[in-house]
Amino acid sequence: MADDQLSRVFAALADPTRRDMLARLAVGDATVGELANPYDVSVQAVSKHIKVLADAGLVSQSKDAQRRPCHLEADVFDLMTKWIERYRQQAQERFERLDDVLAIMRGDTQHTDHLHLDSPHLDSPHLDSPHLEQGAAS
Amino acid sequence: MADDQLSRVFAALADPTRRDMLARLAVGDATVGELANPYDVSVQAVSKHIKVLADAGLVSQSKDAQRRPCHLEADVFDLMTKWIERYRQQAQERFERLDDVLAIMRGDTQHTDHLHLDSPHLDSPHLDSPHLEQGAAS
DNA sequence: GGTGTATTCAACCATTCAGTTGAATAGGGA
DNA sequence: TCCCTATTCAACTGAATGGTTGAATACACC
Repeated sequence: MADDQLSRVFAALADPTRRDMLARLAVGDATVGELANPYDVSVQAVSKHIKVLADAGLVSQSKDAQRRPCHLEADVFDLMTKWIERYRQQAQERFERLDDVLAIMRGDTQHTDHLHLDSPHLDSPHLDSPHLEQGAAS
Repeated sequence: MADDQLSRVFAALADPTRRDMLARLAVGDATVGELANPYDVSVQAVSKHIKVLADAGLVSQSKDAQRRPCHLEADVFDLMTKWIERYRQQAQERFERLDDVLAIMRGDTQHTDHLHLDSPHLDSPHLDSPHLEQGAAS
């Protein structure tokens, strides 16, 4: 299901338990045991969850004797935000174009210079996928 | 796996095909068939993908004869952005608190008034989950 | 009314996922 | 060295997921 970074990130965040553990880590670093404490699942299950988060780049683990303190990696959130922002922007542009159309229908003819309703004009880097899907992983 | 809105949203976005379809929809509304065209999977599979996106609230469908035009619902992106922003903020605060600690170690004693390193002080609404996990769906 | 098109429903299959238990590894302290 | 703690690895199980094919539904057009 998840091959690229973005897929792994979203898949990791799709689980409420993992999101909850991130919330805990946002407060401060914690060991696997500390993260497991509040839940009634096995430590092994929590360890797996952490592996998923780590594979997604959302969390990093260091070594302190037997302990493996987990640290939240905030950079990945930027990746997501950028991805999301693209859609918000495009949707916004679409609304503006719609406004233009409505303006024309109203008989108003100003600010209609960027009107390309039926020509997809996204100049983002086209990848292997049929539609665009920006390859944001660096 | 996914019970609440946020879980459904992230789970929906974990699939590259679905993200790609969103990219297409950001350009403009499209029918199921139009969305299915670029891929070599069956139309039924695409229909399922759309159902997942619709259940997550990322897409809405209207009726035009036999056609079911899909429309991107941009509001949900706000929900995600808000969720992400919380973590970025908390991480930021954490860095600031760390700065304070370093300042103290350095012998510098100014602007150390908000120093609560070992007491989790998040006054966000605590839900059923052991750690916080904000219930953002409205 | 009959035909073609667009979409969904239903049943099935292979893979992935979240959880379990039990064993293995690694390090601190008596 | 022996034991206790912390974590991961391995194998298993049940549920969810993404895909398939075939049938059903809904609508426009002739």
